[in-house]
Amino acid sequence: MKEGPDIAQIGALIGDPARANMLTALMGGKALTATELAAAGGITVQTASTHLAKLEAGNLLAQRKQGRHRYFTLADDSVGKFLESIMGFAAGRGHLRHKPGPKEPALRKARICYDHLAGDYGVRMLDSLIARGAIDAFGDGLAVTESGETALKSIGIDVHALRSLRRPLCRSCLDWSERRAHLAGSLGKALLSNFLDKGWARRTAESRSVIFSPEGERQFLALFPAAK
Amino acid sequence: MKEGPDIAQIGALIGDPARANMLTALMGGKALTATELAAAGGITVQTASTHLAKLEAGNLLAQRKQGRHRYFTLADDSVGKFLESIMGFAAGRGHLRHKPGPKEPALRKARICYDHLAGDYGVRMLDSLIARGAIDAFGDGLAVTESGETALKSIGIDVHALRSLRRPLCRSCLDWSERRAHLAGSLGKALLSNFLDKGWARRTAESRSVIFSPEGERQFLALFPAAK
DNA sequence: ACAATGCTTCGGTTAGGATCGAAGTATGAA
DNA sequence: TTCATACTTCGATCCTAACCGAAGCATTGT
Repeated sequence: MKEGPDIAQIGALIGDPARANMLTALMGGKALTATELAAAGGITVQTASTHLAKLEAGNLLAQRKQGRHRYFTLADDSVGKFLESIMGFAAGRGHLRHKPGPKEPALRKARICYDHLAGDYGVRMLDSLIARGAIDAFGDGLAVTESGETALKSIGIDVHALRSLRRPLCRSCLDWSERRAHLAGSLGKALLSNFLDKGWARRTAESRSVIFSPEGERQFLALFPAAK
Repeated sequence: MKEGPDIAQIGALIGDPARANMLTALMGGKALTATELAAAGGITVQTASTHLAKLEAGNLLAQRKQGRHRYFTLADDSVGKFLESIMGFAAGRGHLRHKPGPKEPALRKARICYDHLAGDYGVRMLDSLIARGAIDAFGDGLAVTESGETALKSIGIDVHALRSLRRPLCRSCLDWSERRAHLAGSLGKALLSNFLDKGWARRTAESRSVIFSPEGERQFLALFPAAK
């Protein structure tokens, strides 16, 4: 007893439905205002304000004042990764929502995991990159190979520039729907941005799901053929 | 909002201090009775009983009746791995216990993580096995090499027999104190048992920490030299 | 200066659930 | 059978924390 870190504190933070919904909303990667988060949690702004203060005190959230707005985001990508892993665990234990809504399939296919692509397509992308030798996987780490760097350059991603950032280039993130790893880190983020910029896909307003255009989907699947 | 698995449920399960303490106690790997768990949680047996029922309903615990005792364990090793990862996250966010007791250093050095070795020594062991080529690491997976199988045989571990179990042979588990991976899975379990059987180390009654004998420590360090 | 918007703080209510005493059930021992 | 132990269920209490209305700041716009 009374050993190690206090897991009850974060458990309690995540254990409240309103807070859990707000955190889930922030997994979409966009910075949201207190009012928007109140709506996401299904509560009034006053209540949301106290919740947000608690989450911030627990180092799960960061806020940025901008004019009279206050934008909240997850404190960093490790929070997103952590939440995703809880979702995976919860799904494996049968802790699902009462009714899997119509959006559920779309979420499983492709969604945003804080700032990178997750779901079936996210997993497929990483598998494909590894299969063609663009990414080397060893241990829990991932690394871009020389040939991978060239290949990524051709689709408009400057790996060299990404390397200079403080944030890790490649990181694996466990996918709750697929139960496999997908690509996080600054490269994961850059790839998603790339697809969005090209118009291959767009993020939806209310949900974390990512919608591919027919042409974008064709290009994506061609670029990342199924591994094996 | 209302997307994906329900993280609030498990958050709430772990968020209660009494339940968190009981779960932490079960990370020691031993099956404990309701009475013992009540003591670990600092509550009466009646209260513990209701908590245990909830944890079991949430698929976090499994119980086994034996005479008039009821032994509880974590539902499976993935629960242990999950709890360990929460501890790592909590530690990284500064959610520590009020006062790091005197047992803390011992815990960081070597402790039991459900059924395998964790802490500094656990991480060192895996690093060393990888460095000498006994274990291959790729992706998030680990695999024993042929030479590794032979080497393990020489210290009394039958990898072939372990393979036939349903449980994965090697698995990496993120260590909360070291923030690096250590070895879980049936091989991790077998290695720990091996050390205990040989008398190199012993588990303590009340804590998760593992105490090495002077001679056992010497042997262990020689067998797993620091990598790099 | 004044109004409007976004958010926080205060105060008081309410509900959920953690808690324990007491009683009830099951298993084993004498 | 009778008693003891291990645990669960019931009932009642109590306390925390979630919640919202109202008021208070802060920032922007007119």
